[in-house]
Amino acid sequence: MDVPLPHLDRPFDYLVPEALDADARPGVRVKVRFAGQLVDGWLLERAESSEHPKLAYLEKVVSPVPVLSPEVARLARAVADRYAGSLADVLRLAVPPRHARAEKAVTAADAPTTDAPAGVPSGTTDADARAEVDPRGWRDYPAGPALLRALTEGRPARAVWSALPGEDWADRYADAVAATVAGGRGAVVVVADARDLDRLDAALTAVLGAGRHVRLTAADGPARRYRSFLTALTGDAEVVIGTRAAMFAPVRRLGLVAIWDDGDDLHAEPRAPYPHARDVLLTRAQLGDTAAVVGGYARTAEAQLLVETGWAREVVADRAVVRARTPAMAPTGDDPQLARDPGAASARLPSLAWTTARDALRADLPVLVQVPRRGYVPSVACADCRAPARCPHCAGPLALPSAQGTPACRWCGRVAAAYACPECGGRRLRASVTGARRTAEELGRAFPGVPVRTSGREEVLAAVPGGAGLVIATPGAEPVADGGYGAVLLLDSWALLTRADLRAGEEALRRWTAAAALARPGTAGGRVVVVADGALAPVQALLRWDSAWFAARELAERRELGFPPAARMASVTGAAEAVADLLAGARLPGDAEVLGPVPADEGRERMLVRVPRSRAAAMAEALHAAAGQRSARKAADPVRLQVDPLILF
DNA sequence: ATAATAACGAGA
DNA sequence: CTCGTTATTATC
Repeated sequence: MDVPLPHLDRPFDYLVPEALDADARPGVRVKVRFAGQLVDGWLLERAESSEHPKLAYLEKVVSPVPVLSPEVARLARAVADRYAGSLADVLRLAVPPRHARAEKAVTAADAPTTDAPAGVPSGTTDADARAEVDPRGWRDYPAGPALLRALTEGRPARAVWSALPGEDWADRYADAVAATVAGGRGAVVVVADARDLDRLDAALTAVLGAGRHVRLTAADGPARRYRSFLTALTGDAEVVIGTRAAMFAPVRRLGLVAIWDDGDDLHAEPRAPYPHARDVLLTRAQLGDTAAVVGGYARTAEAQLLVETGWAREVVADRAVVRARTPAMAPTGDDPQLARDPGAASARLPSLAWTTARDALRADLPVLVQVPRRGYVPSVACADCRAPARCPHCAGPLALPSAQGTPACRWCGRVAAAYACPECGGRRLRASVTGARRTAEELGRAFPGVPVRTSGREEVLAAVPGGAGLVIATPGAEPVADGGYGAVLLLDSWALLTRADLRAGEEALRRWTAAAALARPGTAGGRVVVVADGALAPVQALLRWDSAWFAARELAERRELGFPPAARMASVTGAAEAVADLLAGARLPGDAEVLGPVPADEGRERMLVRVPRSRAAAMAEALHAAAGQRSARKAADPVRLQVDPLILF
């Protein structure tokens, strides 16, 4: 039933009239009479009999194309359960809206070939015919060639891949996909944005040729998107690549799911039930005996958990190879006086950054300057050591309600009157400043006569030429430079690190490694300067190019504090009474912790529920059921349920 | 939204 | 105890 109401989140039985018998196959869209009105629905399965005494007839089969494959149906149910959501909500994400004209075009063109053994490229089903794929760059990683072999042989290998600096990740993913296809199976690869997608598309076309893969992204219009979807569904394309819209793509004989840069927040779906592409793909791998690759220059705590639980193997290069590929990196002091006043800071660069840039430009090499986007959430940090201030009770972030007020926790609401910094014992707190973007003109003035390009929100450059030039980019918009950058400057790190965000350190490292990966190796003159205290863990991890070490540390810390992914959390947001009402009706597991309430935006409030990972399913079930009770009695105020929300405050 | 059903209270 | 009215709940 295509209604999002949680209390109707279950199958209903209908009789199939004779006339619809042929078309009424599992996976088709249908219309049924429900509570007096016509509603859309999905035909999940056909059965001989029903427990239900009096059944109504199916009203209509919207289209005979079974757009919901059994594999995706099972996946969608699992995702709904994990995220305390309704199947209908997940199906809305999984199956794009029907476009009649696109459907006609694809099914007409497809009709002569559908009866052939579906989706199996001729000549690749024979085990003997499986051509071994050249591991190419995967040879740089001791476990790489074995991973490709496993993919070709159809074994469900699971890998957490830490890409080397300078690595052409798109080529490596193309190799992994080629290995999977060589074994007669399909693949789904999800990337964060259009630029990464273009890059992967080009790499795949080079390896597989055109026509074997299809792009699936919400940025395409409805017609194009539905057409791509059907191309995958019919098996005409064995591989689907795309942004998170592709995570549910109906690929036949799915052999590999892969995600690049799983720490990018674009992988989190903003529509209910807010699933994360990494989790959806991993669930898919788990359900389908499918291989999985989670890759990035940096490693997330979630990926680290996969390694530590033994679910995945890490694919990393030897230290000697890492050292040989890494640019020369150096931290440089961040004058606190500058940091306090972004306006003053923008007037000059720390001297090491300036000389490094100058040297690269003199050597006729491009220089990348990474500056944070403006508008970070103001948070509170220790005035002495700048460690983010956390609630002594629940470890949530502290905030200052007013300039003079006492700090209070944004999660549990407790007032932290006698706060003492656990790092240095300091008792003074200060509000951190929002990141200020240094303009290209200011930097241009520092290096007269050098061409300056910017890449950011308005215009994102994919690539820049190799000669001397300044490139100012915000994180995620760094262009690739021909031959690699001679220097990469990472500025305003302080704004990144003191953000009131659980993932501030991880996110800073992710952004830095993404930029640093574009520099030439140290042996070829590549240098990276990070304007940050070299003693800080994320800075250390960058300098050593060891995000596995940082992720392990991060995960250990989250275990201690009881944060995801070590624990599972759900946020319940809405009008105060509604939130209280829902939680009162929820039969939560005994060891569930309820934190809050704290004010959320628009006069609503937020409560957090926390359980150990072993109770995650029970918590989701309890919250979904409680939401069902509310919707059944037509409670007016909506409540938003979010499991493991990316932003916890 | 609407019909079935349970709950309730007044009058016999 | 029964009927008629009203809240509740399920909706094939």
